[in-house]
Amino acid sequence: MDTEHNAEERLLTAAIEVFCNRGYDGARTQEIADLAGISKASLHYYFRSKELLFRKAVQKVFSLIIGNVARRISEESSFEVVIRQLVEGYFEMFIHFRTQAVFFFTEMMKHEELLDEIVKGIDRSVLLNGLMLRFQKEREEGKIIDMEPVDLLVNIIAMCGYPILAEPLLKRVLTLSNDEYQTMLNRRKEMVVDFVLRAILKEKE
Amino acid sequence: MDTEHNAEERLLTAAIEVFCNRGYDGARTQEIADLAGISKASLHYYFRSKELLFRKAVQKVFSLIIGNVARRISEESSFEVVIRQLVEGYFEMFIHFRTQAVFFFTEMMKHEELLDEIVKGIDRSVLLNGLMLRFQKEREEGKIIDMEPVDLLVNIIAMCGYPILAEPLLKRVLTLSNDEYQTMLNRRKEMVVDFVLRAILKEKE
DNA sequence: GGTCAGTTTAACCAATTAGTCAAACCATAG
DNA sequence: CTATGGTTTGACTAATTGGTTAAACTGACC
Repeated sequence: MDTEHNAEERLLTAAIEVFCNRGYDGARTQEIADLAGISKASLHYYFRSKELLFRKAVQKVFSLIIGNVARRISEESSFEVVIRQLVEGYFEMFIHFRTQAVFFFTEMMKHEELLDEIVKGIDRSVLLNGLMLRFQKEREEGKIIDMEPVDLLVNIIAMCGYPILAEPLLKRVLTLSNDEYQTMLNRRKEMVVDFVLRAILKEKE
Repeated sequence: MDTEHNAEERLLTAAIEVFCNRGYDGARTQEIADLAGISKASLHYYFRSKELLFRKAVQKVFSLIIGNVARRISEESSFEVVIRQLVEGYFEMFIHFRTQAVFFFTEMMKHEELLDEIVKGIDRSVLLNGLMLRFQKEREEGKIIDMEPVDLLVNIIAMCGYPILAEPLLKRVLTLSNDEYQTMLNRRKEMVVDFVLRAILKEKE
Protein backbone atom coordinates (compact mmCIF):
# COMPACT_ATOMS: atom_id res chain seq x y z
CA MET A 1 0.00 0.00 0.00
CA ASP A 2 1.47 3.34 -0.92
CA THR A 3 1.39 5.83 1.87
CA GLU A 4 2.28 8.92 -0.17
CA HIS A 5 -0.96 10.20 -1.60
CA ASN A 6 -3.91 11.66 0.20
CA ALA A 7 -6.55 9.68 2.02
CA GLU A 8 -9.09 9.62 -0.78
CA GLU A 9 -6.66 8.27 -3.35
CA ARG A 10 -5.29 5.68 -0.98
CA LEU A 11 -8.77 4.47 -0.15
CA LEU A 12 -9.61 4.15 -3.82
CA THR A 13 -6.45 2.20 -4.56
CA ALA A 14 -7.11 -0.09 -1.62
CA ALA A 15 -10.72 -0.51 -2.69
CA ILE A 16 -9.68 -1.61 -6.19
CA GLU A 17 -7.39 -4.25 -4.76
CA VAL A 18 -9.91 -5.61 -2.30
CA PHE A 19 -12.88 -5.52 -4.68
CA CYS A 20 -10.89 -7.26 -7.42
CA ASN A 21 -9.73 -10.01 -5.11
CA ARG A 22 -12.91 -10.58 -3.16
CA GLY A 23 -15.72 -9.25 -5.32
CA TYR A 24 -18.34 -6.79 -4.16
CA ASP A 25 -20.05 -9.06 -1.66
CA GLY A 26 -16.83 -10.55 -0.36
CA ALA A 27 -15.16 -7.19 0.19
CA ARG A 28 -15.21 -5.69 3.69
CA THR A 29 -15.06 -1.95 4.12
CA GLN A 30 -12.94 -2.57 7.19
CA GLU A 31 -10.33 -4.40 5.12
CA ILE A 32 -10.24 -1.59 2.59
CA ALA A 33 -9.80 0.97 5.35
CA ASP A 34 -7.07 -1.09 7.02
CA LEU A 35 -5.23 -1.54 3.73
CA ALA A 36 -5.35 2.21 3.19
CA GLY A 37 -4.26 2.81 6.77
CA ILE A 38 -7.30 4.93 7.43
CA SER A 39 -10.33 4.54 9.67
CA LYS A 40 -13.50 3.05 8.32
CA ALA A 41 -15.35 6.20 9.33
CA SER A 42 -13.18 8.20 6.96
CA LEU A 43 -14.02 5.82 4.18
CA HIS A 44 -17.65 6.76 4.63
CA TYR A 45 -16.73 10.40 4.95
CA TYR A 46 -15.18 10.36 1.48
CA PHE A 47 -17.38 7.89 -0.35
CA ARG A 48 -20.64 7.82 1.66
CA SER A 49 -21.25 4.10 1.11
CA LYS A 50 -19.71 0.84 -0.05
CA GLU A 51 -21.82 1.01 -3.20
CA LEU A 52 -20.54 4.47 -4.13
CA LEU A 53 -16.96 3.47 -3.45
CA PHE A 54 -17.48 0.42 -5.62
CA ARG A 55 -18.63 2.57 -8.51
CA LYS A 56 -15.64 4.84 -8.28
CA ALA A 57 -13.35 1.82 -8.10
CA VAL A 58 -14.89 0.19 -11.15
CA GLN A 59 -14.63 3.39 -13.13
CA LYS A 60 -11.00 3.83 -12.29
CA VAL A 61 -10.10 0.24 -13.14
CA PHE A 62 -11.87 0.49 -16.45
CA SER A 63 -10.16 3.71 -17.47
CA LEU A 64 -6.79 2.17 -16.58
CA ILE A 65 -7.43 -0.89 -18.71
CA ILE A 66 -8.86 0.96 -21.68
CA GLY A 67 -6.08 3.51 -21.72
CA ASN A 68 -3.59 0.69 -21.86
CA VAL A 69 -5.11 -0.84 -24.98
CA ALA A 70 -5.81 2.27 -26.96
CA ARG A 71 -2.25 3.47 -26.64
CA ARG A 72 -0.94 0.50 -28.60
CA ILE A 73 -3.16 0.25 -31.64
CA SER A 74 -2.89 3.75 -33.04
CA GLU A 75 -0.03 2.90 -35.39
CA GLU A 76 -0.12 3.29 -39.13
CA SER A 77 2.17 0.40 -39.90
CA SER A 78 1.70 -2.50 -42.28
CA PHE A 79 -1.26 -4.76 -41.72
CA GLU A 80 0.84 -7.58 -40.36
CA VAL A 81 2.41 -5.25 -37.88
CA VAL A 82 -0.97 -3.92 -36.80
CA ILE A 83 -2.12 -7.45 -36.06
CA ARG A 84 1.05 -8.12 -34.13
CA GLN A 85 0.69 -4.94 -32.09
CA LEU A 86 -2.91 -5.76 -31.40
CA VAL A 87 -2.13 -9.26 -30.20
CA GLU A 88 0.76 -8.10 -28.06
CA GLY A 89 -1.32 -5.26 -26.67
CA TYR A 90 -4.23 -7.44 -25.65
CA PHE A 91 -1.96 -10.14 -24.35
CA GLU A 92 -0.12 -7.83 -22.05
CA MET A 93 -3.30 -6.13 -21.01
CA PHE A 94 -4.85 -9.41 -19.92
CA ILE A 95 -1.71 -10.50 -18.11
CA HIS A 96 -1.34 -7.18 -16.36
CA PHE A 97 -5.01 -6.78 -15.48
CA ARG A 98 -5.99 -10.38 -15.03
CA THR A 99 -7.79 -10.15 -11.72
CA GLN A 100 -9.43 -6.92 -12.79
CA ALA A 101 -10.63 -8.51 -16.02
CA VAL A 102 -12.11 -11.50 -14.24
CA PHE A 103 -13.64 -9.08 -11.79
CA PHE A 104 -15.32 -7.29 -14.68
CA PHE A 105 -16.84 -10.45 -16.08
CA THR A 106 -18.50 -11.36 -12.84
CA GLU A 107 -19.35 -8.14 -11.12
CA MET A 108 -20.53 -6.48 -14.29
CA MET A 109 -22.81 -9.41 -14.95
CA LYS A 110 -24.55 -8.53 -11.70
CA HIS A 111 -24.40 -4.75 -12.10
CA GLU A 112 -25.05 -4.30 -15.81
CA GLU A 113 -26.40 -0.80 -15.33
CA LEU A 114 -22.95 0.22 -14.13
CA LEU A 115 -21.44 -0.93 -17.40
CA ASP A 116 -23.68 1.42 -19.37
CA GLU A 117 -22.56 4.32 -17.28
CA ILE A 118 -18.89 3.45 -17.57
CA VAL A 119 -18.64 2.56 -21.24
CA LYS A 120 -20.50 5.76 -22.09
CA GLY A 121 -17.58 7.73 -20.77
CA ILE A 122 -14.82 6.16 -22.84
CA ASP A 123 -13.46 7.08 -26.21
CA ARG A 124 -14.04 4.29 -28.69
CA SER A 125 -12.85 6.15 -31.75
CA VAL A 126 -9.46 4.45 -31.84
CA LEU A 127 -10.96 1.02 -31.63
CA LEU A 128 -14.01 1.44 -33.81
CA ASN A 129 -13.01 4.11 -36.31
CA GLY A 130 -9.30 3.52 -36.45
CA LEU A 131 -8.96 -0.21 -36.27
CA MET A 132 -12.21 -1.37 -37.82
CA LEU A 133 -11.83 0.94 -40.78
CA ARG A 134 -8.33 -0.36 -41.32
CA PHE A 135 -9.66 -3.92 -41.38
CA GLN A 136 -12.40 -2.83 -43.73
CA LYS A 137 -9.95 -1.14 -46.04
CA GLU A 138 -7.76 -4.23 -46.29
CA ARG A 139 -10.83 -6.25 -47.08
CA GLU A 140 -11.96 -3.93 -49.83
CA GLU A 141 -8.50 -3.95 -51.33
CA GLY A 142 -8.80 -7.71 -51.55
CA LYS A 143 -5.78 -8.31 -49.35
CA ILE A 144 -7.69 -10.24 -46.75
CA ILE A 145 -10.49 -12.72 -46.84
CA ASP A 146 -14.07 -11.49 -46.84
CA MET A 147 -15.07 -11.36 -43.20
CA GLU A 148 -16.68 -8.91 -40.84
CA PRO A 149 -14.05 -6.72 -39.18
CA VAL A 150 -15.80 -7.08 -35.86
CA ASP A 151 -15.51 -10.87 -36.05
CA LEU A 152 -11.80 -10.62 -36.63
CA LEU A 153 -11.37 -8.31 -33.66
CA VAL A 154 -13.39 -10.56 -31.39
CA ASN A 155 -11.36 -13.58 -32.48
CA ILE A 156 -8.13 -11.84 -31.64
CA ILE A 157 -9.30 -10.63 -28.24
CA ALA A 158 -10.68 -14.07 -27.46
CA MET A 159 -7.50 -15.95 -28.30
CA CYS A 160 -5.46 -13.49 -26.26
CA GLY A 161 -7.74 -13.22 -23.27
CA TYR A 162 -9.31 -16.58 -22.73
CA PRO A 163 -6.19 -18.61 -21.88
CA ILE A 164 -5.27 -16.05 -19.26
CA LEU A 165 -8.74 -15.68 -17.78
CA ALA A 166 -9.38 -19.41 -17.69
CA GLU A 167 -5.90 -20.39 -16.55
CA PRO A 168 -6.90 -22.10 -13.29
CA LEU A 169 -9.39 -24.26 -15.13
CA LEU A 170 -7.46 -24.92 -18.35
CA LYS A 171 -4.29 -25.75 -16.49
CA ARG A 172 -6.04 -28.59 -14.73
CA VAL A 173 -8.18 -29.85 -17.58
CA LEU A 174 -5.18 -30.00 -19.90
CA THR A 175 -3.02 -31.42 -17.07
CA LEU A 176 -0.26 -28.89 -17.49
CA SER A 177 2.12 -27.85 -14.72
CA ASN A 178 2.58 -24.17 -13.93
CA ASP A 179 5.77 -24.15 -15.97
CA GLU A 180 4.18 -25.92 -18.91
CA TYR A 181 1.26 -23.50 -18.85
CA GLN A 182 3.63 -20.57 -18.76
CA THR A 183 5.50 -22.01 -21.73
CA MET A 184 2.23 -22.28 -23.60
CA LEU A 185 1.32 -18.68 -22.83
CA ASN A 186 4.75 -17.49 -23.94
CA ARG A 187 4.56 -19.12 -27.34
CA ARG A 188 0.97 -18.01 -27.86
CA LYS A 189 1.84 -14.41 -28.70
CA GLU A 190 3.68 -15.46 -31.83
CA MET A 191 1.36 -18.37 -32.50
CA VAL A 192 -1.80 -16.26 -32.48
CA VAL A 193 -0.31 -13.75 -34.89
CA ASP A 194 0.59 -16.55 -37.33
CA PHE A 195 -2.76 -18.22 -36.82
CA VAL A 196 -4.68 -15.05 -37.56
CA LEU A 197 -2.60 -14.10 -40.58
CA ARG A 198 -2.94 -17.56 -42.10
CA ALA A 199 -6.68 -17.39 -41.56
CA ILE A 200 -7.25 -14.01 -43.16
CA LEU A 201 -4.50 -13.26 -45.72
CA LYS A 202 -5.61 -14.09 -49.22
CA GLU A 203 -2.35 -14.68 -51.06
CA LYS A 204 -0.92 -18.12 -50.48
CA GLU A 205 2.85 -17.87 -50.34
CA MET B 1 -38.47 -24.70 -8.93
CA ASP B 2 -39.40 -28.31 -9.38
CA THR B 3 -41.30 -29.75 -6.48
CA GLU B 4 -41.09 -33.39 -7.53
CA HIS B 5 -37.85 -34.69 -6.16
CA ASN B 6 -36.81 -35.13 -2.57
CA ALA B 7 -35.62 -32.36 -0.30
CA GLU B 8 -31.92 -32.93 -0.79
CA GLU B 9 -32.09 -32.78 -4.56
CA ARG B 10 -34.30 -29.73 -4.54
CA LEU B 11 -31.93 -27.94 -2.22
CA LEU B 12 -28.99 -28.75 -4.47
CA THR B 13 -30.81 -27.52 -7.56
CA ALA B 14 -31.80 -24.33 -5.78
CA ALA B 15 -28.25 -23.89 -4.49
CA ILE B 16 -26.82 -24.13 -7.99
CA GLU B 17 -29.16 -21.46 -9.24
CA VAL B 18 -28.51 -19.07 -6.38
CA PHE B 19 -24.75 -19.59 -6.23
CA CYS B 20 -24.42 -19.11 -9.99
CA ASN B 21 -26.41 -15.90 -9.93
CA ARG B 22 -25.04 -14.35 -6.77
CA GLY B 23 -21.67 -16.00 -6.16
CA TYR B 24 -20.63 -17.61 -2.91
CA ASP B 25 -20.55 -14.46 -0.82
CA GLY B 26 -23.68 -13.01 -2.34
CA ALA B 27 -25.73 -16.16 -1.88
CA ARG B 28 -28.02 -16.40 1.16
CA THR B 29 -28.84 -19.77 2.62
CA GLN B 30 -32.31 -18.43 3.32
CA GLU B 31 -32.86 -17.68 -0.36
CA ILE B 32 -31.73 -21.17 -1.32
CA ALA B 33 -34.06 -22.71 1.24
CA ASP B 34 -36.97 -20.54 0.10
CA LEU B 35 -36.35 -21.42 -3.54
CA ALA B 36 -36.38 -25.10 -2.62
CA GLY B 37 -39.49 -24.58 -0.51
CA ILE B 38 -37.75 -26.01 2.53
CA SER B 39 -36.71 -24.55 5.86
CA LYS B 40 -33.21 -23.25 6.33
CA ALA B 41 -32.73 -25.68 9.21
CA SER B 42 -33.25 -28.58 6.82
CA LEU B 43 -30.61 -27.16 4.55
CA HIS B 44 -28.17 -27.50 7.42
CA TYR B 45 -29.53 -30.90 8.27
CA TYR B 46 -28.61 -32.17 4.80
CA PHE B 47 -25.46 -30.23 4.03
CA ARG B 48 -24.12 -29.13 7.43
CA SER B 49 -22.89 -25.76 6.21
CA LYS B 50 -23.01 -23.26 3.37
CA GLU B 51 -19.46 -24.20 2.45
CA LEU B 52 -20.29 -27.91 2.12
CA LEU B 53 -23.40 -27.16 0.10
CA PHE B 54 -21.30 -24.96 -2.15
CA ARG B 55 -18.88 -27.82 -2.80
CA LYS B 56 -21.65 -30.19 -3.75
CA ALA B 57 -23.18 -27.57 -6.01
CA VAL B 58 -19.92 -26.87 -7.78
CA GLN B 59 -19.28 -30.55 -8.34
CA LYS B 60 -22.70 -31.11 -9.82
CA VAL B 61 -22.45 -28.13 -12.15
CA PHE B 62 -19.07 -29.25 -13.35
CA SER B 63 -20.15 -32.78 -14.09
CA LEU B 64 -23.14 -31.44 -16.03
CA ILE B 65 -20.96 -29.19 -18.16
CA ILE B 66 -18.24 -31.73 -18.79
CA GLY B 67 -20.67 -34.47 -19.73
CA ASN B 68 -22.18 -32.15 -22.28
CA VAL B 69 -18.90 -31.55 -24.07
CA ALA B 70 -17.47 -35.04 -24.07
CA ARG B 71 -20.57 -36.50 -25.66
CA ARG B 72 -20.05 -34.53 -28.84
CA ILE B 73 -16.43 -35.00 -29.73
CA SER B 74 -16.18 -38.76 -29.77
CA GLU B 75 -16.83 -39.02 -33.50
CA GLU B 76 -14.47 -40.60 -35.99
CA SER B 77 -15.49 -38.42 -38.90
CA SER B 78 -13.33 -36.40 -41.27
CA PHE B 79 -11.12 -33.76 -39.78
CA GLU B 80 -13.25 -30.90 -41.02
CA VAL B 81 -16.29 -32.48 -39.44
CA VAL B 82 -14.47 -32.97 -36.15
CA ILE B 83 -13.62 -29.28 -36.07
CA ARG B 84 -17.22 -28.40 -36.86
CA GLN B 85 -18.55 -30.68 -34.13
CA LEU B 86 -16.07 -29.28 -31.69
CA VAL B 87 -17.02 -25.69 -32.43
CA GLU B 88 -20.72 -26.42 -32.30
CA GLY B 89 -20.28 -28.39 -29.09
CA TYR B 90 -18.39 -25.67 -27.28
CA PHE B 91 -20.66 -23.00 -28.61
CA GLU B 92 -23.78 -24.64 -27.35
CA MET B 93 -22.14 -25.51 -24.08
CA PHE B 94 -21.20 -21.91 -23.42
CA ILE B 95 -24.64 -20.67 -24.38
CA HIS B 96 -26.40 -23.25 -22.27
CA PHE B 97 -24.13 -22.91 -19.25
CA ARG B 98 -23.21 -19.28 -19.50
CA THR B 99 -23.88 -18.21 -15.95
CA GLN B 100 -22.31 -21.40 -14.66
CA ALA B 101 -19.22 -20.84 -16.75
CA VAL B 102 -18.80 -17.27 -15.55
CA PHE B 103 -19.38 -18.55 -12.05
CA PHE B 104 -16.51 -20.98 -12.52
CA PHE B 105 -14.10 -18.29 -13.62
CA THR B 106 -14.72 -16.18 -10.57
CA GLU B 107 -15.44 -18.54 -7.75
CA MET B 108 -12.78 -21.02 -8.77
CA MET B 109 -10.26 -18.23 -8.82
CA LYS B 110 -10.99 -17.78 -5.14
CA HIS B 111 -11.30 -21.47 -4.26
CA GLU B 112 -8.57 -23.04 -6.38
CA GLU B 113 -8.24 -26.02 -4.06
CA LEU B 114 -11.79 -26.97 -5.00
CA LEU B 115 -10.82 -27.14 -8.65
CA ASP B 116 -8.15 -29.73 -7.93
CA GLU B 117 -10.65 -31.90 -6.16
CA ILE B 118 -13.22 -31.60 -8.93
CA VAL B 119 -11.06 -31.99 -12.00
CA LYS B 120 -9.46 -35.05 -10.43
CA GLY B 121 -12.79 -36.82 -10.64
CA ILE B 122 -13.47 -36.33 -14.35
CA ASP B 123 -12.53 -38.44 -17.31
CA ARG B 124 -10.25 -36.56 -19.64
CA SER B 125 -9.49 -39.43 -21.97
CA VAL B 126 -11.89 -38.28 -24.66
CA LEU B 127 -10.46 -34.81 -24.70
CA LEU B 128 -6.79 -35.53 -24.26
CA ASN B 129 -6.29 -38.95 -25.79
CA GLY B 130 -9.03 -38.90 -28.38
CA LEU B 131 -9.00 -35.39 -29.67
CA MET B 132 -5.40 -34.41 -29.15
CA LEU B 133 -4.11 -37.58 -30.77
CA ARG B 134 -6.34 -36.93 -33.73
CA PHE B 135 -4.88 -33.44 -34.10
CA GLN B 136 -1.40 -34.90 -33.73
CA LYS B 137 -2.09 -37.52 -36.37
CA GLU B 138 -3.30 -34.97 -38.89
CA ARG B 139 -0.20 -32.96 -38.22
CA GLU B 140 2.13 -35.89 -38.74
CA GLU B 141 0.38 -36.77 -41.97
CA GLY B 142 1.16 -33.27 -43.16
CA LYS B 143 -2.47 -32.34 -43.62
CA ILE B 144 -2.38 -29.46 -41.21
CA ILE B 145 0.15 -26.84 -40.38
CA ASP B 146 2.80 -27.56 -37.77
CA MET B 147 1.32 -26.39 -34.49
CA GLU B 148 0.84 -27.77 -31.01
CA PRO B 149 -2.50 -29.59 -30.73
CA VAL B 150 -3.14 -27.96 -27.39
CA ASP B 151 -2.80 -24.51 -28.93
CA LEU B 152 -5.37 -25.36 -31.54
CA LEU B 153 -7.80 -26.62 -28.93
CA VAL B 154 -7.36 -23.53 -26.78
CA ASN B 155 -7.91 -21.28 -29.79
CA ILE B 156 -11.16 -23.04 -30.60
CA ILE B 157 -12.47 -22.94 -27.06
CA ALA B 158 -11.47 -19.29 -26.76
CA MET B 159 -13.23 -18.18 -29.94
CA CYS B 160 -16.36 -20.06 -28.91
CA GLY B 161 -16.47 -19.08 -25.27
CA TYR B 162 -15.16 -15.56 -25.03
CA PRO B 163 -17.89 -13.76 -26.98
CA ILE B 164 -20.50 -15.41 -24.82
CA LEU B 165 -18.76 -14.87 -21.51
CA ALA B 166 -17.89 -11.28 -22.28
CA GLU B 167 -21.18 -10.39 -23.92
CA PRO B 168 -22.22 -7.62 -21.51
CA LEU B 169 -18.90 -5.89 -21.99
CA LEU B 170 -18.35 -6.54 -25.70
CA LYS B 171 -21.86 -5.53 -26.59
CA ARG B 172 -21.27 -2.09 -25.20
CA VAL B 173 -17.70 -1.57 -26.31
CA LEU B 174 -18.60 -2.52 -29.87
CA THR B 175 -21.85 -0.52 -29.65
CA LEU B 176 -24.03 -3.36 -30.82
CA SER B 177 -27.71 -3.73 -29.95
CA ASN B 178 -28.97 -6.98 -28.47
CA ASP B 179 -30.21 -8.04 -31.89
CA GLU B 180 -26.97 -7.15 -33.59
CA TYR B 181 -25.01 -9.03 -30.98
CA GLN B 182 -27.24 -12.05 -31.43
CA THR B 183 -26.70 -11.88 -35.16
CA MET B 184 -22.98 -11.84 -34.60
CA LEU B 185 -23.15 -14.87 -32.31
CA ASN B 186 -25.27 -16.74 -34.82
CA ARG B 187 -22.85 -16.29 -37.69
CA ARG B 188 -19.86 -17.07 -35.48
CA LYS B 189 -20.43 -20.81 -35.47
CA GLU B 190 -19.82 -21.07 -39.20
CA MET B 191 -17.27 -18.29 -39.19
CA VAL B 192 -15.06 -19.88 -36.54
CA VAL B 193 -15.03 -23.20 -38.39
CA ASP B 194 -13.91 -21.46 -41.58
CA PHE B 195 -11.42 -19.34 -39.71
CA VAL B 196 -9.83 -22.33 -38.04
CA LEU B 197 -9.70 -24.45 -41.17
CA ARG B 198 -8.10 -21.64 -43.18
CA ALA B 199 -5.55 -21.18 -40.44
CA ILE B 200 -4.49 -24.82 -40.15
CA LEU B 201 -5.14 -26.65 -43.42
CA LYS B 202 -2.03 -26.93 -45.51
CA GLU B 203 -3.32 -27.33 -49.07
CA LYS B 204 -4.33 -24.11 -50.74
CA GLU B 205 -7.42 -24.68 -52.84
C1' DG C 1 -51.13 -48.75 20.03
C1' DG C 2 -46.17 -47.93 20.82
C1' DT C 3 -41.52 -47.11 19.60
C1' DC C 4 -37.85 -45.63 17.08
C1' DA C 5 -35.12 -43.55 13.37
C1' DG C 6 -35.17 -40.20 10.14
C1' DT C 7 -36.97 -35.67 8.83
C1' DT C 8 -38.69 -30.89 9.46
C1' DT C 9 -39.19 -26.52 11.48
C1' DA C 10 -39.92 -22.29 14.55
C1' DA C 11 -37.42 -19.86 17.54
C1' DC C 12 -33.18 -18.49 18.91
C1' DC C 13 -28.14 -17.14 19.16
C1' DA C 14 -23.62 -15.23 18.25
C1' DA C 15 -20.94 -13.03 15.06
C1' DT C 16 -20.32 -9.99 11.50
C1' DT C 17 -20.77 -5.73 9.14
C1' DA C 18 -22.33 -1.30 6.80
C1' DG C 19 -23.19 2.84 8.37
C1' DT C 20 -23.64 6.82 12.17
C1' DC C 21 -22.22 10.37 15.33
C1' DA C 22 -20.32 13.27 18.50
C1' DA C 23 -16.06 14.48 19.96
C1' DA C 24 -11.29 15.41 18.85
C1' DC C 25 -7.84 17.02 15.75
C1' DC C 26 -5.73 19.79 12.79
C1' DA C 27 -4.44 23.85 9.69
C1' DT C 28 -5.01 28.42 8.29
C1' DA C 29 -6.84 33.04 8.42
C1' DG C 30 -8.12 36.92 11.24
C1' DC D 1 -4.54 33.35 20.61
C1' DT D 2 -8.96 32.04 18.64
C1' DA D 3 -12.33 30.91 15.55
C1' DT D 4 -13.57 28.23 11.66
C1' DG D 5 -13.60 24.84 8.18
C1' DG D 6 -12.40 20.50 6.75
C1' DT D 7 -10.70 16.00 8.40
C1' DT D 8 -10.26 11.85 11.40
C1' DT D 9 -11.62 8.49 14.56
C1' DG D 10 -13.37 5.43 18.58
C1' DA D 11 -17.40 3.89 20.07
C1' DC D 12 -21.85 2.62 18.95
C1' DT D 13 -26.07 0.71 16.47
C1' DA D 14 -29.29 -1.73 13.72
C1' DA D 15 -29.70 -5.22 10.66
C1' DT D 16 -28.30 -9.30 8.56
C1' DT D 17 -26.99 -13.97 8.44
C1' DG D 18 -24.93 -18.71 9.15
C1' DG D 19 -25.70 -21.98 12.26
C1' DT D 20 -28.02 -24.49 16.54
C1' DT D 21 -31.50 -26.74 19.22
C1' DA D 22 -35.31 -28.72 21.16
C1' DA D 23 -39.56 -29.99 20.04
C1' DA D 24 -42.80 -31.76 16.70
C1' DC D 25 -43.95 -34.67 12.84
C1' DT D 26 -43.86 -38.94 9.84
C1' DG D 27 -43.95 -43.56 8.61
C1' DA D 28 -42.36 -48.21 9.08
C1' DC D 29 -42.14 -52.16 11.88
C1' DC D 30 -43.26 -54.82 16.02
